[in-house]
Amino acid sequence: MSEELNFVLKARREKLAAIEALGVPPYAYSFDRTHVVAQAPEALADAEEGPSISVAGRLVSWRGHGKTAFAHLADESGRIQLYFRRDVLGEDGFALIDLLDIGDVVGVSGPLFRTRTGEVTVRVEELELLAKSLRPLPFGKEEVVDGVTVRHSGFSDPEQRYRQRYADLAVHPEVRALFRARSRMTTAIRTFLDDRGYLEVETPVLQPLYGGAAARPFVTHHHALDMTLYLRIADELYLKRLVVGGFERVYEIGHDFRNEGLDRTHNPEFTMLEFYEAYADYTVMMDRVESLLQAAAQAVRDSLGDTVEVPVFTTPFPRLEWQPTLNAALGLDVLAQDESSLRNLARTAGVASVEAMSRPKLLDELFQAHVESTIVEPTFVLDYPVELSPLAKPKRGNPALTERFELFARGRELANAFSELNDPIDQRQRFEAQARLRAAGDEEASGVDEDYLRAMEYGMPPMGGVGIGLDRLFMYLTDVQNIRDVILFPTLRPE
RNA sequence: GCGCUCGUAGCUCAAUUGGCAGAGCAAGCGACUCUUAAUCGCUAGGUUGUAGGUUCGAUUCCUACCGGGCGCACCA
Repeated sequence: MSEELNFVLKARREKLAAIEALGVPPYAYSFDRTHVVAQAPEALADAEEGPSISVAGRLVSWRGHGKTAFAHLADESGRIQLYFRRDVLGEDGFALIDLLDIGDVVGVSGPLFRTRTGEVTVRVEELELLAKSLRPLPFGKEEVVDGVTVRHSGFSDPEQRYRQRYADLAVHPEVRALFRARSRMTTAIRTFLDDRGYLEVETPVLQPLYGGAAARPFVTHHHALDMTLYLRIADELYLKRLVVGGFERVYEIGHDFRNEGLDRTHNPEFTMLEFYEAYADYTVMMDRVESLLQAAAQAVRDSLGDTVEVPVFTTPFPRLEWQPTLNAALGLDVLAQDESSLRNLARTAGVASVEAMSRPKLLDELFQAHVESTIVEPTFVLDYPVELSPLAKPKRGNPALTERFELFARGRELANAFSELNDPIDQRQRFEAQARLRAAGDEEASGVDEDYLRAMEYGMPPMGGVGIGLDRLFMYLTDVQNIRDVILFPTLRPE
């Protein structure tokens, strides 16, 4: 597959040389468009022959007929047919036609008309080459059968589609539509929060200590400071510092990084939304989550039309309490069990490698096995054990639990939230418990963040906080099974 | 990290038990002034992922490695 010898690439370079020999620059600086192609039918309206328009885009199909040729030109808005005639373009103009390829970016000008079959078409009077394509894009051929576009051959190798997302996007309008919908979802979430007085902020990606979640971090090094820095695994602790500083409602949308395995629901970097609201507790945040998800779903629905069935969120979501639900599933009092009993229960539930697990981990595994995996409709799970939630406030009336909820749907977590712990004495004890787990070998447990404790000691307002993984939310809304299909450039091994 | 599986032309795919590596599209040349998976004729296009091994002979069987997919583990 030596590219020097590849005859297809060679042919294109020879055409490039021929184009230059004609005195035509193969790579332009700009082109003035009067329309995008989707506006053409409106511009022509019912007329026999419409106004002259200028459009630009990529040639996506070609049908030569000797002294004429038909082609399709695609821009972001859609595609339109072009009609080239030698008697219109002249000998010189038509000479350039022979040197065009599918994939070339061109600008054309000419009047609109309707062909015998009724298709709105540009009769090209002027042609400008904007970028010569030297490498064939893997366009399939399309035909319309009973109004449905059927694509033949094309570009289907998933590896190459991920590696060369630019090519995947270039030949698959539906992939562009999916990522456009994702962007609309993000915009809708920003609007939702902005409308409620939230301030969008940016906090450090490079952190001297990592915290706010349990995960293995990526480790890097700053040369000038000669210090270890970690890529953040969560935004949480910095956002809550900002609430101490007086920003009462803040949010951040950005990438978190977790140095774990890759699979269809995990990419090493992923998009996290976190938002914090002073003077709210977790019951308020449940309302926020319900409304925010409805807004996100509506944005996706509006963007994709009826090509995808976006779930309708019926609120309020059902609530399940962690402890009674798990107790009922097991027929005993979970939190009263000692560690070896929990280990046995986990083993019985089919949980692997239970021997090395800490008590919090065992509790979480049991809940996952018996409850989480069975949840289909969006459901809030409330009031997790304190061991599982080192940053959440104790539950009023039951300090063994915390005021925390997670939202599950189709067996997956969509949101995680709590009434945030704002007692610096309690927080220090929780950090120290984490540090002990860490010393005992739990790589994911956090350490003591003294700066965060200092901030809390100045007085942290009570607040509710929520984290939502936007990749997974979008997967849920569009029923996509692989996270790589919702990330433009997913992490892959090098070629 | 483990298991299964896949890797053949630019793209999508064939190749019987281990027996001459093929097709469609794309490409090149030629014909064609309303085609639309345009059509017709001709031509070219390959280190079968990489490196070894078994064999008279390997796309096919074996080993290792590289990359992907699926599953498991991991991911509070």
